Amino acid sequence: MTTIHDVAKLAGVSPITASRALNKPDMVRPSTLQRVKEAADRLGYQPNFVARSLRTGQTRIVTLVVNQKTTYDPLMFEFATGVSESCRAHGYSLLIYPAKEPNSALDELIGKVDGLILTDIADQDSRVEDLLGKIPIAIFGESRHRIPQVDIDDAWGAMTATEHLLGLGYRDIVMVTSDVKLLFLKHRMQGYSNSMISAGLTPKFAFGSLDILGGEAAMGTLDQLPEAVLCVSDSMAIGVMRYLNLRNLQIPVVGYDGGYLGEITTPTLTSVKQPFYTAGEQLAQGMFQHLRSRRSTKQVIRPTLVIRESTWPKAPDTAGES
Amino acid sequence: MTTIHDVAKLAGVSPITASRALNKPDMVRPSTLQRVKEAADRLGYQPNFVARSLRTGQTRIVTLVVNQKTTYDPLMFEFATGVSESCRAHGYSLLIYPAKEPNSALDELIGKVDGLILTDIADQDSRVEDLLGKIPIAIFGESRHRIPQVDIDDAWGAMTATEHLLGLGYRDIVMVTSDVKLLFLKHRMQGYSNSMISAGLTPKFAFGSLDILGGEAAMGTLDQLPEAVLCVSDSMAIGVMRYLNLRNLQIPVVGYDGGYLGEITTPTLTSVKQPFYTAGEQLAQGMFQHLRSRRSTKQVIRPTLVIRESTWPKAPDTAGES
DNA sequence: TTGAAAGCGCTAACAA
DNA sequence: TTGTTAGCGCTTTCAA
Repeated sequence: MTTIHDVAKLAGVSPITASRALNKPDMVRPSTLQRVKEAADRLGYQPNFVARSLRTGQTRIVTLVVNQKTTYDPLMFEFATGVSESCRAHGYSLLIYPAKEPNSALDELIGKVDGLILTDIADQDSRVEDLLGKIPIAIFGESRHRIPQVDIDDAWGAMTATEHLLGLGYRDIVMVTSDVKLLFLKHRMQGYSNSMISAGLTPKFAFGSLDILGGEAAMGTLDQLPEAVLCVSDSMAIGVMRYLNLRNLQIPVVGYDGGYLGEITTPTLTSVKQPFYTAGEQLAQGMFQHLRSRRSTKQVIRPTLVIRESTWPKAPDTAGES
Repeated sequence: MTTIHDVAKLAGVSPITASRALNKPDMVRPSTLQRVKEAADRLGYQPNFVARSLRTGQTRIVTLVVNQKTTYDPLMFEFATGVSESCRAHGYSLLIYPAKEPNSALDELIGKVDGLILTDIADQDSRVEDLLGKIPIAIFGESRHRIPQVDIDDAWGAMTATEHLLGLGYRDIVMVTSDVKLLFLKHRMQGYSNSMISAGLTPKFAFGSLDILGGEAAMGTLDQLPEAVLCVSDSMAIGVMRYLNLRNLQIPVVGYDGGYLGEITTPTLTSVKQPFYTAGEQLAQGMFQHLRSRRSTKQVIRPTLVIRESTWPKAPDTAGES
């Protein structure tokens, strides 16, 4: 293994000059710079990151903390890929840390990596307070603390979806949701409510677990079939579609997530597409900015509605039904 | 930040004794051991991994090299989770490295991490030869080299699936596959062929790209509808089902992967379940064993057939049709 | 069983 | 602009 000493010797300079040439080129005379670079090239010199880390106190590694349960989730993977790409672009490595419990202690990572990116932020998330000041953190979600954060405007996404259905002529729209205490669910429910109330209508909810079965079950709790259904996730929407299919019913359904789940259903699913890749990319960038300059940016990204086959205009002849 | 010096001072010993107490307890007198442990506890001492790495030359990090294109694939994520869990259990960290090109140079990782886990092993994979001897590697796939490797028995999986259909009474079974040069496809095709030939039947193939559209297209290339279809992936199977749905046809379909894609189709998809989590876990374990003892194990894991709604016994009244 | 000295490879701080 | 000195925190010598 070649060290910076070998490079320095070959270039005829001291190790520190070689180090400077490689890391801070403008602190060194051009001719020296070139000799060092040539020497490094010739020897195939690769700096030892561990030694550098020990000296500088920076590992150039950031850690993405993921709830182990959502680890299989392709959406989370899309987010992780965005983070990963951004890391590469900034010369950082990404360590994936699957946390067993959502609020598990992350102390063991302190001092081992330069920063943490937290996901699955709950309404009351003790991790943020616990880690504040101990290690730089950035969160995918919202926090009142001055830390880098990227959030997706869930209220806006739900509003867009609701207004899409309203625009198609439907009035009796039910939201299929879950009573799990998750911030983004709350926001989606609020967005839907706001749009309904603005249109002079009453919001109505059907509850089930946050998965396919939950969507199916939620439909079973309704006294009568609504004109259209808006779901808080694609998986619930698939449950709703199954419920409708089994009974040979046809009403418009809108999902939420916009992943490829909605592409393989029949009919394909109109859905609110979450910009997870972008979110990951932006959040990592926020983290790097924070590491450099201590500044913390707060960003909100808006989802987009992907219109596919599961929504269509209300037929005029049935307009007076409700 | 507390160092081993602080611990040593509090325990009234030298730093090196403290180090020994924490790392090689049996080299130290029990009473000393206890004092050091107490001191470490009281101070909340966390060893500095970077310093340790610099000294020992080991980073306790292994890197999973993933083809960037398959990064979104939930199956790959399942594999990664298995690797990740195994790492945690052995006190290692996992670095995810998404490689741009499948055969991209991985030299930059040499010296930075203790070992590489390679996936997406192609028929001719130059990476293995390139890295051999430079850094410990373990592969998900098959290699004639003496390196830790875990493979999934794809031939066996396809045989099981074929025999399932044969056992249900079908004889005219077509395999929907792709002509991409991938080892696992070859093996699945061989497994199917073997079973068909053993049963005195002729294997028949329909080709398309390795995705939903490809499955649909492959069906279009057939002169006549077979009695049953076996696919080399769930996504192709979904394409096949769409083809059948659009034409109101009903024949049994078997997929391959066994992920949750098959759970959301109607009917749910009988499929060969790939043990990706286990494979990841085992492969990481093989890597650690190799790092400790230089021994390399070679493992083959068998998939299991998950029988769901898309396959059913052949109706006796149509037995003579073909 | 314990400790002293040394050094892993690199780069701040200071000095020239 | 360049070099000297020193030390990041830990653990492997070697000696006691």
